[in-house]
Amino acid sequence: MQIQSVLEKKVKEAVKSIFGVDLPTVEFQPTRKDFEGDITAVVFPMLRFVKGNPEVIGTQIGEYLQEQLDEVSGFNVVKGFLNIVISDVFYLDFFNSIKTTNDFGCVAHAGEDAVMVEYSSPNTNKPLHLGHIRNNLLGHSVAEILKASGKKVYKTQIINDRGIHICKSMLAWQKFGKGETPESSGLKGDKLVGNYYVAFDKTYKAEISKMVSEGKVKEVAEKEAPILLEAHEMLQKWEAGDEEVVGLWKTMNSWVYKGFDETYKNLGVDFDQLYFESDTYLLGKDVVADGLKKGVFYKKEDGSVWIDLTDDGLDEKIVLRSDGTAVYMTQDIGTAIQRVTDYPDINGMVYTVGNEQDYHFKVLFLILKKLGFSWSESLHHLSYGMVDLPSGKMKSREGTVVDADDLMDDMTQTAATISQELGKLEDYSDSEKQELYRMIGLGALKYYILKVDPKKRILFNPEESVDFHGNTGPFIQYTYARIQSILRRAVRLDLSGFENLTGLENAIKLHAKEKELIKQIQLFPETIQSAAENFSPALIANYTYDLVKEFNSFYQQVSILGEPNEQKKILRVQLSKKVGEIIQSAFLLLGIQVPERM
RNA sequence: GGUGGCAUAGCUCAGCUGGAUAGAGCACCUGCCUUCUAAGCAGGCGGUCCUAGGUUCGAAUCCUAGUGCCAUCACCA
Repeated sequence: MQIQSVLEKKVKEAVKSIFGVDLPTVEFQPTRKDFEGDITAVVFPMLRFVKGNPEVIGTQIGEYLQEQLDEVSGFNVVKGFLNIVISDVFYLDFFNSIKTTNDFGCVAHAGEDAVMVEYSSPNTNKPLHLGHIRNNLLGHSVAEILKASGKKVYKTQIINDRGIHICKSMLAWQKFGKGETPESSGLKGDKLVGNYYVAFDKTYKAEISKMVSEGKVKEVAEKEAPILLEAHEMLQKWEAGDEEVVGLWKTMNSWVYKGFDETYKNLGVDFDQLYFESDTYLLGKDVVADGLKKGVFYKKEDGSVWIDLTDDGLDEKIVLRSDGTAVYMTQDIGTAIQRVTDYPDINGMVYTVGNEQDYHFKVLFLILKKLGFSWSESLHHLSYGMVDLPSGKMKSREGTVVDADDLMDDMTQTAATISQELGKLEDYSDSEKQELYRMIGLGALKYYILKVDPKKRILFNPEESVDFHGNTGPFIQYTYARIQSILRRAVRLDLSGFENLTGLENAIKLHAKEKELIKQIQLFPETIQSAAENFSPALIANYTYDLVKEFNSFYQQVSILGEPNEQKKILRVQLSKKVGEIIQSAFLLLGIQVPERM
């Protein structure tokens, strides 16, 4: 906020000239709604330097400001708060200066450094669920926000395409599948593979209980169940490059990818670069060898390699097994380095991963730092809370997950029901309607998830469907549609000149609602920056909601197209247009589309 | 047990670097569609900001201790 620095300078000047004291800083805050004024300077902190009655001091400063600054049109002092009234001209000038700016609030790509944002990173043995949705929405949105804040961004994911979990699905398919394919069954590929993962687990559990009933200890049975041993065998064959196993692996993964692509497309997320664990799982071993030489790591007697992080308040952590194979940490070290090699302009990475892995990333970043990588300073774990159901945690194997595709369909269906009840779109074609229902349903879902601070846990109750009133996506979309309706009408009324009108007369007296709206508009650029710094789409969501609330209040209290004064009418249309643009940009950052009508 | 996160209205959440009588939405109650889309607006009801200390002119916010919930502490990820 430019005006604040002007005021700060003047307040210091005032204190210097009236009291002969230098103030180090001046504290400002937006004036509370119930007082007159726009910006408030807090007098209390000044008492440390200026002795006296805060009310008197505030008044003296206020008088000085009003006399010296055109922007200050009035003031009042309540207790230790100097409420400053900023002139309408200042707000009009500001609005005029930005009203034709495209992408207002966004910073064009500046600087050399790029950031890589990783999100999604699913396993290929089961379909995506609600937890992945939160992950995807967060990662995608943060990537967009970083872009808008001026960074170059690469979106990526590492696909967990190998390991025992996928062998379980493969084995079950071999045993019970009878050659079923997505084509033969009409099932989405990821769903089909997921079914076999569940089938494996069913058989596995049955074997365990049978063994237990035959007198085995449960823990032993869990390790020795025949089907599990078979899966392990399969994994070994895969690692040895067995043709049949690798062939099946490729086939089944290709089904899954096709299914994922569909889900991603529906969800509206995308990636610039994919990494596959089958390519990266051997990475990192040479780095460990290197670190061993440098003394970052040490070797235990059994040959396993560790790092001692006890001086940093953490524990000892293994980075290589005694048999020389990699653990996850090894891979993650290797993959991080690989990425910087692939994209040399990367200086920073964001990992969108649930908070259950907080410790892992703390360790990973610390290891990379100890290995001496300069970019290790700008690594960030975008840690988010779990999405839980009223019944507790979601478990794929137990079928207690909320499936991503189903959820999106349900939301679209709910949107359709509500829309049809309201019946405003009779002239839309079926496909137009369908598209709109999807837009609204997904808008509701995405907003619902993104408006919550990422680090907080979300309790999702499928019984109580996501709201469409109040602080919701559809409410904001609705406001956007209303604005478009005004703009269409404005064109029809031959007000087309409003786009290019400049140089509003300073004589216009702003309506209180207009002023509030401009103030809210003014906050958009700093909101983007702050959302980027905090990796928080929630800040964008909350800002947009405040803006929209302000707009609706304005819309209801003043007549826009019915305003007799031509200049005021034009200003109001322009304000509406700008608010619409901001809603659209802000929602783009959240990955939510906005409708022309609804 | 060690470590980390969270705790604000009946429910879901805001609350920026400490600042004025702690804000929204949902739900409940009352008004407002002959006027730019009522998925809206205006208003009412509703709070020991988990507890106890401390720092400060001033604490939901910072510090300490405790309580509750969650996660994590594996040659799992």
